[in-house]
Amino acid sequence: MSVDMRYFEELESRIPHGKVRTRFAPSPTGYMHVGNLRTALYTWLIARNAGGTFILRIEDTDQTRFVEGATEVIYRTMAECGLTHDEGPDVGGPTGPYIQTERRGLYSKFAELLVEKGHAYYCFCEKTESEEDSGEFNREADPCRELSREEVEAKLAAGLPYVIRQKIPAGGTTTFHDAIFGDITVDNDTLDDQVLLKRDGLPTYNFANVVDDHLMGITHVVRGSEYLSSAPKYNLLYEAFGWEIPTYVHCSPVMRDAQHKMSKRHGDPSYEDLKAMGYVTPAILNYVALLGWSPKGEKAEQEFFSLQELAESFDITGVSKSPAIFDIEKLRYFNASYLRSMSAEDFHAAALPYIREGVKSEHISTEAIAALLQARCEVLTDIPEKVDFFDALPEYEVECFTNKKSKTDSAVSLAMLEAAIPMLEGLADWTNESIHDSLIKLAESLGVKNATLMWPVRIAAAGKMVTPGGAVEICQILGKEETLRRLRLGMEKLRG
RNA sequence: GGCCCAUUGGUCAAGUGGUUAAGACAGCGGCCUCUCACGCCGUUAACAUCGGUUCGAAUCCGGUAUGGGUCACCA
Repeated sequence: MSVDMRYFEELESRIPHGKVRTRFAPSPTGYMHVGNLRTALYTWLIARNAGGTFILRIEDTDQTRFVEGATEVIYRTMAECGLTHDEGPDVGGPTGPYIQTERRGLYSKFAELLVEKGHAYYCFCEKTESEEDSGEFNREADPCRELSREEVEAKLAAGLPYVIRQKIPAGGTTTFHDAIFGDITVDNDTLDDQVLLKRDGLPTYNFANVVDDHLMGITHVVRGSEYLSSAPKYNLLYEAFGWEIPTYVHCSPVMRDAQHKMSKRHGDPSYEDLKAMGYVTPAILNYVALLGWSPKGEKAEQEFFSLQELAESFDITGVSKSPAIFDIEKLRYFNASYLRSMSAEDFHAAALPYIREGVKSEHISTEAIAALLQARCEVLTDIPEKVDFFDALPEYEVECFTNKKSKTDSAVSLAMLEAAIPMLEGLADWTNESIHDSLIKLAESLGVKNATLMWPVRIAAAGKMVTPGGAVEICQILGKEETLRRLRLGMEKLRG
């Protein structure tokens, strides 16, 4: 039970000082929900804003919850989002290893050190399966708290299973400071002697966190506000070790509605789900950043931020205390804006797979279709159903030709097509410009408004009431031959 | 239930004792227009509640209500 101080001194000597160091420490449960992503983002931003170091640590001390491939999801998401880490399991670093199960030997040593210092004790009590939320909480003195050193030695020698518990001081209060919530004070009597080292020899989350955060030199501990109530116990632990207390940054949750957090269980979308739903990474990050944070000062009005701009503008004081409800409508708005602000080339590249879902034919220009789409889709997944008519003329009713605002009905539409077809047949040039000019000219010579001519042409060419782009663009993309074929079909339909 | 936290329009939010209480999304109306969009213009809508402090309170204090978190050998 004696401890070798050199072991601790060696670990202490590896801790970097002087720079901001933050860490994102997910447990590998196989899924990055929006709240997680936001926490990761804020943590990264705090480090980058200060020119500090960002660390990725995997907290896998719960062996019962380990999910195969979960860490890969984390790596992939972080990389896709551009939340690069300076230290982590895959890149190494001075304070590794960065996976908690690979550090397992370490925690028991620190727990024993704490026992030596009188701030923790061995507990041999039976596992209190489910102590029931019996309504009232009373910290009853654990009998093991008072065990003599000899009794403990004897039980250990007998091979009895044990846990190590934190010895919370009786009476008094503990105050901790949070960068977002300010000072919070609680009575020590409301704190329980939490388990630090589990029966399986692995640390609890709370203990591993304190030890690792210290050993990794973490200056800002960013996490969800659900940990707010265990923060006093953290402070007591830091004090018991004689370690410097980091800055706590507790973030309020991202909610699905007023009373529920976003959660996988309720089918709320994860980062990957959002991607699959046609949302684009910069839009997701931008929106998520603003959920719970708002820029101050000159930037107060700005709402579009690149990751780089966020890193420059981010400030903890702009983080909100209250929970924020995730509004997919606003995300759609951001997404639509990002899609529109892309270059034509980038948008085409992003949209191509979705265009191909609706349009198989090789001879149709996906670039031209993308150009029509760019201002007309909010999410990429909108695309296939918008463009499938290019591939094959859908079945449609003659009634489609009737439109009050365009002043068309069956008779008028027939007349329009009868005039348009020969004119288009004679058109040498098949460009937007030539088609447009000649149709406008035709409308003029027929003495009708543009819409009266354009409407039937578009309906016959597309076979649907609502289309991306107008008659001109559609005809151009379809090509002369296919356009004329469709217009003749429309004419026949109108002749009944 | 104890303890902790939160509360500005439907949503995200600015605001830090004196403002006509910003802005954005959504909604609604309009303009533009070869459909739908884009774009542009306009518009509806909020300080949970009660009581203090103050010349003055969205801003400070207290009670109430509502909501959330926590009280695991889960994180």
